Amino acid sequence: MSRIYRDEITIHVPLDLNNTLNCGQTFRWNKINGEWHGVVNRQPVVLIPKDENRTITIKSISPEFRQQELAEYLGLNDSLGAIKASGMNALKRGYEHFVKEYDKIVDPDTGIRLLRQDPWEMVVEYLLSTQMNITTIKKRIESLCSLFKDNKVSMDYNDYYLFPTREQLAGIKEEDYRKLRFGYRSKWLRQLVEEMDINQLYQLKNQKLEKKLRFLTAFPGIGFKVANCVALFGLEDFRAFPVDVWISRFMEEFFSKSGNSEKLMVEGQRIFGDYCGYIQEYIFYYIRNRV
DNA sequence: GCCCAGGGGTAGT
DNA sequence: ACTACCCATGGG
Repeated sequence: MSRIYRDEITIHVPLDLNNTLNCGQTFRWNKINGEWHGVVNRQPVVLIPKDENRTITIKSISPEFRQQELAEYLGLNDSLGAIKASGMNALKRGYEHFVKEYDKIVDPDTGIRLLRQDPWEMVVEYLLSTQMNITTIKKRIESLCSLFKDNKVSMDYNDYYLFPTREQLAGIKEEDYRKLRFGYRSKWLRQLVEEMDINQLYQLKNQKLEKKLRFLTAFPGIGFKVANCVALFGLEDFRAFPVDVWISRFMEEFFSKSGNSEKLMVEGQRIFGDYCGYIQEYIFYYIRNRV
């Protein structure tokens, strides 16, 4: 059993761990007795919020894992006020009818932030996410991670699995994925693992969104929606605008826009501007949680 | 049993 | 470019 290091971070900006870790951008965080268990940058981490998220105690097994790394992961340096204002400015050029709803939906006090997650993990997870509900996605991903016992790291009597690398997944057959109940996604994942150049994937961060999408959609199983999720959640591209069934309904209901996910992505960019991806996450949260 | 899910591929217009 | 249909599987 390794030694456990503790650190504490005081949060001076809006942040809600429940909303951030439970809004569909990440699948591997678990809340146990009010404490969030997860893996950040290949290190098991427990986050214990106090005083309504104003203070977070960080438990880790690495002496190096400290406030700054967590702040980076949680996007604490993102100015939610500036992001909201950016969207509002874009909105006022032709979509005045939505200003009131926008002001309510894109509320910094909701405390949702976009996480800085690993691109490879995002590619695999969102490829698997197609046509599954979030509850099922989490179970499938957990079963995949649990295949690799070497990736198990224990901390304080809990087990955490590091996400499998491409090399590790190279040993898995399509048939094995089917045994994990991945269904028709099994073939896609098998082919992705064989063909994707990880170095190229990581180099996408500095490229334009169009180039990211072109690279990603070249792989079977990665269409426009999945590619946008990877760009937004794994490549820090806030102009990405994933359109799933929920966002599609939203665009129809509030803007009378319909079409495939590529067309609606372009509409989303036009309506909400340079931070449309960030704003999309607030919309996603709102649409799924309204009564 | 039924409809739906953070969709994508494909064949036919 | 648009549509219709299929795909595996489990949640609610």
